[in-house]
Amino acid sequence: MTSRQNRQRDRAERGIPEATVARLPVYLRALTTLQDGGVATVSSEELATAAGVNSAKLRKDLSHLGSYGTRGVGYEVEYLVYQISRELGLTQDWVVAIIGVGNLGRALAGYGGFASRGFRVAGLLDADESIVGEEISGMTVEHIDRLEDMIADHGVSIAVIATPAGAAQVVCDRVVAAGVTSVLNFAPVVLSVPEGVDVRKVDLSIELQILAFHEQRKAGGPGDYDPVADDGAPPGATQYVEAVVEA
Amino acid sequence: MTSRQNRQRDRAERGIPEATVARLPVYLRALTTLQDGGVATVSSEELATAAGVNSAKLRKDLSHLGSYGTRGVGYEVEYLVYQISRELGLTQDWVVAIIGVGNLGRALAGYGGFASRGFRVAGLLDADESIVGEEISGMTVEHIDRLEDMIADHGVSIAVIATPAGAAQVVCDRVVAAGVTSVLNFAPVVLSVPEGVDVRKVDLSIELQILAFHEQRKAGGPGDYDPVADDGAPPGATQYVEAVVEA
DNA sequence: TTATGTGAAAACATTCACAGCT
DNA sequence: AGCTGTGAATGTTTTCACATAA
Repeated sequence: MTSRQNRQRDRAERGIPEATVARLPVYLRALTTLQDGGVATVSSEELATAAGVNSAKLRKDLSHLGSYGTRGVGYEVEYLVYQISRELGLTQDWVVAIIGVGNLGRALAGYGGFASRGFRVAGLLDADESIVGEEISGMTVEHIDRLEDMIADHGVSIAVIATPAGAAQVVCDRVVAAGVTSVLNFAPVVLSVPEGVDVRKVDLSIELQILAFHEQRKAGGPGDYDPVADDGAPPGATQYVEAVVEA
Repeated sequence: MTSRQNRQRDRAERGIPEATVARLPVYLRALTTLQDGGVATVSSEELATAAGVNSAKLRKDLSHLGSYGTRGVGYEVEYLVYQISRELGLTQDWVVAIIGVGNLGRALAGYGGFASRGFRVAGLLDADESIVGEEISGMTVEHIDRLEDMIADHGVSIAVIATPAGAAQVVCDRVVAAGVTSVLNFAPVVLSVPEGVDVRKVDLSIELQILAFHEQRKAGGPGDYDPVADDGAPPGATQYVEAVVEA
């Protein structure tokens, strides 16, 4: 089965697993790298290795998009790049606003990954008057008062929040009220948003804590070199810091 | 059952689910916020709301650490903060090295979240001679040649890689060879590491692409305004951008 | 009475292993 | 002969619903 014509509807029938969606960008990056290297065709085994997954998972993931490979051969790189881009919505441009121009906001403004894959930064906004007007990566920082205007004028559909923790929810409420339904949050707070709004979170501190957990487990195993041999300190002995983390 | 004495071994018997580990830092943050607000006791319902999960999940997660609540009452905030901190390995200090002092590296160096929760930055390293010696957030940037020395001298156990994509694997190989077994990678590449080394990845571009996917689905529903209405373009018709994303 | 802790059920995700197509 | 695509099996995570304890 699976005639050429109804590939698109066969699978992808409203509903690619979330775990798969999260891996598609990784596949896409591996594919574009191969493409830059002049590779025209790739097997699931090769692509899986490049993407850091196993081949069964890769094939299952791709099968949710449709039947884009050739048995006995593999996948045509260019075709697959196009199909994944399309599935992810990267064949159209998305307009992004960056709110909060501290260290992180500046880093984001200069990040090459925005421009290069269909994400256009409409502008940078900050509440701090002393920063407003400053030129960063070819953009002039605007006052946060301009937020709603900018969203409307430029058709912003993704808001990147890089403010301090205390300002994040207020900013989030404003962008949502202005019609934005996708938010990428770098502030270390749990944002609450109405139904239908997507929030994704990038949190350095959380990643470090997860690493620490595993690191501790390794060190705790029997027989380890343990340079600064610290025992299981008694409760209360360690002055564990309570300060709330801020962006 | 579950006498006071063997709480620790009862559950947590080698093996907290990974999904739970990933949420513990979120609970911890919610708890410290409550603590700062003077709250002494919290119910699973309240804490779950603050952490952005449902209460059943929260209770199941906490049950993997032990039985730290009181039926009919809730959890003692301070006690739970300590237990989670301990489980995550935050009652000891972890030494971090940041490699790559571009925009992102600078942002990371100035990030409050490091110092405030048991993560100490041993130093900043970069290959660019013109940056070496520069003072950033109270630290002097050192040359990448010093990498192995720094890891040995300061007992670095977590490496934060914030280099361009092209340098990331080489840097990773070096830190692993020097004995580091936990890596936080900001470069947009899949790092390959030997068994026993943990890598976590933070990738802005991937997060944006996941948001774009969902945004597209929303817009794609029947009856929508669809600003740049793009049909199912034939393969090859669209000049989709191929540029590799870089940090 | 109230809210935790947890078996059991359901949903979701990964891996296996091979039929089927090129 | 080789590699995809996929049912079936296995493993993990979430949710349900209630016995249990304060």
